[in-house]
Amino acid sequence: MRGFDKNDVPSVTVPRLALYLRKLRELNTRGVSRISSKDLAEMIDVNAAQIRKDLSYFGSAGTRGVGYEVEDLIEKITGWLGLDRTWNFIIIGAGLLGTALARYRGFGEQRFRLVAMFDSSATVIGARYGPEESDRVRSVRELDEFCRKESVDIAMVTVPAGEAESTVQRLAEAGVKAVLNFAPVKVHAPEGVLVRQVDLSSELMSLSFYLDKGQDER
Amino acid sequence: MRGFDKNDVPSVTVPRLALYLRKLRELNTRGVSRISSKDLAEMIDVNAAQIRKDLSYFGSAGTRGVGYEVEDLIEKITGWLGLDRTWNFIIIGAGLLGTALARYRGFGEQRFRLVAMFDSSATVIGARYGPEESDRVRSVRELDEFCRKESVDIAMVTVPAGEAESTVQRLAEAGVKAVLNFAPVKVHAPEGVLVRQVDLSSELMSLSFYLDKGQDER
DNA sequence: CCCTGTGAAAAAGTTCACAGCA
DNA sequence: TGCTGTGAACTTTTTCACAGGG
Repeated sequence: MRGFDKNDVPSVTVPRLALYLRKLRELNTRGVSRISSKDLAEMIDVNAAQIRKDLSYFGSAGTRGVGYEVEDLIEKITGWLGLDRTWNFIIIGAGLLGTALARYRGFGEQRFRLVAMFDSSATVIGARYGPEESDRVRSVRELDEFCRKESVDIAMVTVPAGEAESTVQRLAEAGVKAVLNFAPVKVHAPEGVLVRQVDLSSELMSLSFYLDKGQDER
Repeated sequence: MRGFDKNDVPSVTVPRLALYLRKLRELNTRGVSRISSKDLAEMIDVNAAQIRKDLSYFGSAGTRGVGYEVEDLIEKITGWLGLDRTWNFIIIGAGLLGTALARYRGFGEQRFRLVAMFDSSATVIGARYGPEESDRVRSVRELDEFCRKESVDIAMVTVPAGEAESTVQRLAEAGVKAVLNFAPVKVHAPEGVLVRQVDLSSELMSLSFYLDKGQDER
């Protein structure tokens, strides 16, 4: 029993909680122990009522007349987002992007742990991607077996566009419940699998639209 | 004079146009010359009325009773998004992610052209990042001068979190009008500069929320 | 008096449903 | 008849504004 129902939380609130959490952690390391919604709002360029409303979906988190205790709020949001445990992830596709992600320090801090990396190409299978001797790229053929043995929560997909759909299908069959897709195609999410898109070319096209718009207005 | 005003286009429509464009290009290479909003909608998992409404902000694009001509619509959306020209971009931060982006083939197809790469660390300045002999990482000290000589439209920022804010500030002073920020901090957008966030850890935290939610429901 | 928590209003975005043209 | 283009209804999200506790 908790004071809230996750289904009542608007989908737009979730990424904002991540944003608040990051700023709160920064404030905490800077020694700030208390903050008002107004001050936090100014720092991250959102509306103060937005912050208060977002937090209110989870129940009361602050003190009237005072504000929010930074450490306490960090702990609360961490719990709400399910970040008080470790999530295991794998990377499918050991190209440049996949390798860059594999070496990215910073997932660890957030308790996201890379447990394996897969590729279909013989030229990269066996290649070392991390500090441990055992951090070697595996064949995608081992995917099913690996997922059956080890608990895999999330998969990052960095395969070429043409292989993304079948890769996600395969991951779904192996029981992976969440996918972060970096391939420049919108993949169909299989039943019960959460798919999020990280879409570079789409971002660039948006920038292009607004840049072009700016030129019109001159 | 054009049949529409870009300010009337909802901000959510723009990334969807990019999505439509991608699927239309795929259909085109597959030889499909005509498509209805209904069929396109099914393929990319959105509502058909959504597509028609999105397109309607730019005026009429199809034929009643028939549908949309694929090639014609590709050309139209390309123009609306400002993709009928080449956009020059630079990358600031020659770490793993920056280098992966620099080598990514696929920007060229979209007429985005990498014209320089910068870093502040002596250990990477001068390193080759592309096929040309002249594709070498420059010192950030050269940034201003470079931007004055060459036209730079977009900057991708792949520096550490702590340097992102000052980097964007510096880019703004150098006259860069659009920034794609990969650093895990929300940077304040200087007046007249368009900043878009590509935020991995935020995406992961969102996945965490929904994964955790799924567990509750069992 | 200050700042949270929250109903209520406003704005933005999505979907429906149908008129109207090919 | 078939499918677009679009007002209108509906849903979601944001912002306002203020009651109420510290």
